[in-house]
Amino acid sequence: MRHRSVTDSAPQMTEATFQALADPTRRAVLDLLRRGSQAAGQIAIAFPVSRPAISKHLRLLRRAHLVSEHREGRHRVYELNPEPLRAVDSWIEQYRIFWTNSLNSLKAFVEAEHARETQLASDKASQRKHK
Amino acid sequence: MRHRSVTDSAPQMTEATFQALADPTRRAVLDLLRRGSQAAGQIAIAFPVSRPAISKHLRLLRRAHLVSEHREGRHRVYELNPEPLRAVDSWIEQYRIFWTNSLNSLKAFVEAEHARETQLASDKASQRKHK
DNA sequence: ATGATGCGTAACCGTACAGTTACATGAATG
DNA sequence: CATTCATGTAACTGTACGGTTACGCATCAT
Repeated sequence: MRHRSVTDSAPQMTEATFQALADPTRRAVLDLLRRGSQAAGQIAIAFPVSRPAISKHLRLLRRAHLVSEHREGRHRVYELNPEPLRAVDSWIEQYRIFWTNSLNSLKAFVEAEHARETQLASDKASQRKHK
Repeated sequence: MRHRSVTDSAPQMTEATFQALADPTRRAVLDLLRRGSQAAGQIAIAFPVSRPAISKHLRLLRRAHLVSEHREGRHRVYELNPEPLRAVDSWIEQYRIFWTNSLNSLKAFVEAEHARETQLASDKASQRKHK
């Protein structure tokens, strides 16, 4: 069912991606890198936290393969790698239909469809109402 | 610039959303709820962890407004609320262009465009190459 | 060589999470 | 009313962050 791209080899990778995106500073770093590659120090001065803090964020982003790093003299230039974000995009893709349609109407439909097979106690609970 | 929906009042909300999505179990709960609303116990038996663990996950999902809960007899029925995911979608929207185009070519373009104003040390670093 | 620059890492601290077991509470049921 | 069922919460534990300061180590400049 699931179509898997070449670079998205392991679902474990997706794990690291979502986790890396959990921090607002790291998302901001990615947003910054969208404008172009930057050296670590340059990235750090754009944030109110200390430089080692950014260094650790970059380590996590590296671990998630969301950035790549290459040395240039004594600089470490970081480059955005948007590839892992495809997995996030395809995950959220399955939810996009919920707000592109009339929002709750579709969900109500699916809910009613699966109601008789998955639910078992809720109908009994509704019976007790007209005691 | 940014268009803000009614329910996405604060950018702080987006914070909670991304953080809630960081855990694979919570994402799986949402995936499950996509098939229809479920009681807490029913959700719990679908996972290898204990029921209180799921209860805490549900609390986080509630805090992020990704699910809504209503009592039905002695059951707590949880319902998916995809609304906060719109913020995630619009965030990743800005990255979608990176893989819809010829991947790195666009990024190289943007990088070159902003190079002269944002960069300051890298050109000096490249100058030292042809000493 | 000496020193300044750029950057990562170690050590440390506080907090939040993910999991557990044990307990409390409210609703259905006999 | 006692009991079972459904669920949340408290208490506790281990681990991983996110932040700091101090340090180590290359690399460039003099």
